[in-house]
Amino acid sequence: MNIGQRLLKIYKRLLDYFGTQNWWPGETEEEIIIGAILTQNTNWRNVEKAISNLKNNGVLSIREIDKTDISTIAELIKPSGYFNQKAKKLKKLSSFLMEHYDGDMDKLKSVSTERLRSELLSINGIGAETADSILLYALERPVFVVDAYSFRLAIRHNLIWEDATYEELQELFTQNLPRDSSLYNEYHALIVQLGKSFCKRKNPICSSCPLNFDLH
DNA sequence: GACCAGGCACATC
DNA sequence: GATGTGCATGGT
Repeated sequence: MNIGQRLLKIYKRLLDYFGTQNWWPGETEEEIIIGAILTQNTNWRNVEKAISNLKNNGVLSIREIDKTDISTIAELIKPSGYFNQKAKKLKKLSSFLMEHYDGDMDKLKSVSTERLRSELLSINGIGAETADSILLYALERPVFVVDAYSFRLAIRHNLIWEDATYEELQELFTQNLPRDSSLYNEYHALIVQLGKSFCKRKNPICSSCPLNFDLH
């Protein structure tokens, strides 16, 4: 089996086991973008509380965040942790999008993936995973999102070397799978679900893992 | 009480 | 360049 076949085999096994994940769990592009910041190193359940607070106060949009005082944002997103840092990140991102795209998601959509990615990465507080999450889940670009779980999966299945970089692992997926945003969407979501369910740091190899047949 | 969660920037060596 | 640290709430 080549790498692409192995990746598809893993994908199908995860899909059979967990079913479709229907990511991203957000209703609008702006909610997805905001959620991508809030979920940094944070359990999604805590993020939901923060998003709910923003929504109930009418601040769940780029334009409103740009207008709202940073201390108010920080207070509303408190449940998601790192609230001072994330409030600053949300303000930076929002002011960038207002200044360059008038906060208009349709204008964002007309820009090339490469240019958008480098623009997002230039914003303080947005790293590779957050930028790629926005590109894939808010803008449906065929960009594979790598995260801590992807590393665990790839290393434990000997798909990549231990000290691989983000971009190297990303290339492993994108160069061996069809260029398909729907596939990348579902695959990343399934990897996260696998990680949450089985692939904890403390149990590197879990006997009940759905991939633990001939893939470990 | 320890450990973890859908990261990132920055300091220091 | 690689290694370490602060950020912070809430669930298990």
